[in-house]
Amino acid sequence: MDSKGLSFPKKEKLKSKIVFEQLFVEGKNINAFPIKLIYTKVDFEDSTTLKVGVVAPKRKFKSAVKRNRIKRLMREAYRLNKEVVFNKVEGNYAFLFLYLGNKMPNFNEVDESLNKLLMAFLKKESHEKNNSQ
RNA sequence: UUGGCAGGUUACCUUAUCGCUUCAACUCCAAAUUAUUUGAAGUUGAAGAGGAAAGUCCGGACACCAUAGUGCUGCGUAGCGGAUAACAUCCGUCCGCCGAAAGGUGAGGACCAGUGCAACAGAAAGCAAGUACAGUUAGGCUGUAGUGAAAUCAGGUAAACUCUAUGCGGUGAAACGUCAUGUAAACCAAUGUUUGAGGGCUGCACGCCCAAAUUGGAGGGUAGGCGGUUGGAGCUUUUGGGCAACCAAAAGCCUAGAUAAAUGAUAAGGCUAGACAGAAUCCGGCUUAUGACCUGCCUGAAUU
Repeated sequence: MDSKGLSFPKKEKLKSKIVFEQLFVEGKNINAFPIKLIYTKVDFEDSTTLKVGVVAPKRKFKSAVKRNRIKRLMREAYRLNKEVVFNKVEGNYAFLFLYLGNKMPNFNEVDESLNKLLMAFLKKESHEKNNSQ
């Protein structure tokens, strides 16, 4: 299992309904407006280390085209930034990116915000590991 | 030319880099088996949203619920003829209405079956009243006048009940089938019986089915995999039939198949500066949203 390139195959997508519910119940949050990251530690049946889901709420964006666009931007931004976290964390995680803004974003905004989130995630996790030791 | 009417076409493009989904070929690994299958990974190639994919408003296909059945009720449709798998759609045509015209538009069957309703005027538009004058002995009847579209005589009205003709069973891909996991008193098959209580099938009636127990089988919920699922009332061209909708024949073509849900991101350039908007079982329509372009027709008015 390598992280070579900037790929984002099907395996790394979050699909299970159970994991989604688990995320909303016991997930930890990090905010970097307009995106919010919810994550939790999970053991996957296959050997994937990270699985990622993406959400654009229907309440704020009525048009399916706009929701699609936001989700695509977030997926693309994750694909380009995944090196930040890949192979640098221990254990398996499920990520969920929630778009909280009210306006249509452009790619740079999403990219910047998502990068911040991943950095913050790394910091928090390593900090907690040190504390527990 | 402005304006009006009808119809059609199209849905930013090009290059580079990095990605996503499906399919095909090949390479390699694992398992079963003995030359094939299944699964994982990789490489190469091909394909990858719409005219409305939308609203879910009609009509079907398909699936299950008795084999989908009978009567009542209920709901839909409504000139006439045709097209179609079917329709509330489409085509032709008659009539009414709108328009100067091109053209548009119509809930256009029946008030000689019954019931109901009716502004103003009028005594009165029914279940109660009856003005004035004339004729007649009187009661009563008849005629005229007056109001009104219409006066014990009918007429108007069926986007009033109703009648006539005709059509309609219900649910809806989260249907349904199947696989693995596997703990019920729940399920299926066979045998089989009393009350017919109760339940199901449509609101009601009929009718039908289930329902004790025994034996055997293996299931249900929840989450998941596969099928259903994309080759079809399919598309293009030609010929023939028809005023047309459309039909027939021949030749060629394969054209999305996701499932927390694929078709994207960045950079550069171009122009007219890119509207409305994202497939979710599949078709035929209707309605609504919307950028650009093209063709034909109409002259009432204004200008030249």
